[in-house]
Amino acid sequence: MPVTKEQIARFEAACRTHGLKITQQRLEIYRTLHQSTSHPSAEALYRQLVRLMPTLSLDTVYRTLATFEELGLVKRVETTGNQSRFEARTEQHHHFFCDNCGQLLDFTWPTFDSMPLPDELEQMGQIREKNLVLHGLCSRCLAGKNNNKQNTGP
Amino acid sequence: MPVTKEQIARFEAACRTHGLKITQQRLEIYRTLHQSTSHPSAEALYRQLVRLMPTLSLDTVYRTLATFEELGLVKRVETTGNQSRFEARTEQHHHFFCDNCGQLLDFTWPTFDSMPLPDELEQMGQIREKNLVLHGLCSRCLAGKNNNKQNTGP
DNA sequence: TTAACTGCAAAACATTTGCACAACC
DNA sequence: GGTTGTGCAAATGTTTTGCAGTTAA
Repeated sequence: MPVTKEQIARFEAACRTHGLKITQQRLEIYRTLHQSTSHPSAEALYRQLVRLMPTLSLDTVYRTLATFEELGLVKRVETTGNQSRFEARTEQHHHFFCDNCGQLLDFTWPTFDSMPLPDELEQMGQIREKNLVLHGLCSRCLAGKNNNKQNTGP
Repeated sequence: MPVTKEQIARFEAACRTHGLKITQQRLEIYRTLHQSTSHPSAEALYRQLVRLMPTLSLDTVYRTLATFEELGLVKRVETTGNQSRFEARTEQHHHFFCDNCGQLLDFTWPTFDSMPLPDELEQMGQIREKNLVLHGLCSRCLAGKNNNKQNTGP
């Protein structure tokens, strides 16, 4: 997914609004995450980025992702693993997690998104977001092409 | 939620089937998690259990939870946090996560459970499980009673 | 110029593992 | 009695933080 001018503009606007400097590191981290469809971990993102920016450090990636998360530019994905994974996609969507290879796939389900929630939830609090996480085996693992290689991004 | 004889029997049967010994530690960890509604982390479970069993160690809790997870006696909950949280409830249900206090609440939604998934997913793989995770503010935090106390169990 | 940001190194936190003794069957 | 499990301690993996030099505004 290429990054559009609009998305870069949105990123720059978000930085300016919050008094953040637009640094090379921030720009590249945002751009790379936006182009990725693999929901990479901070580590995976770092491995990819350090090839372009050899002086980049892993803790800058962590710090930057945390900052972006606060601004709402980036989201942390719901997982059962012990490494956080991130995405920059902002349209409403859901995830399918392959229990064999660890791959995360996006899908949309507008019918579900517009369904009213059960009444039981009214008493529980105020809902802001609903995320669906499916578990199973991706088609590649079903075909036996992956030997349990855990995958948290490039 | 009290633990029924049936659940203990199920636990013992699962152990025997897999050639696992029924130790005090395993029994108490299972019993305590089953009684809990807070989806505790390994650490939180340990803090609670060590009061009853002063010689218990944290790594036994981790090892035991991992074993139980393999047997399907216990599930790891989908979260965005970096600490795993567990539950022993086996009926189909979903979670509401309070972004302020970190509390996890269960709810059921049979209408959703029985909904067919979108066709788009057929090509993606084989689905085994669907978990819904809602985010928002619980009623207690809405009422301003919690000052951002992060809560991962007793 | 100046406040914010980065990289480094070290710390903090979460989880896993090797080993010797203890507990279950 | 023999195997499996536990506790201890140390290792590993992930994320955070203090600080001093660097960079964007």
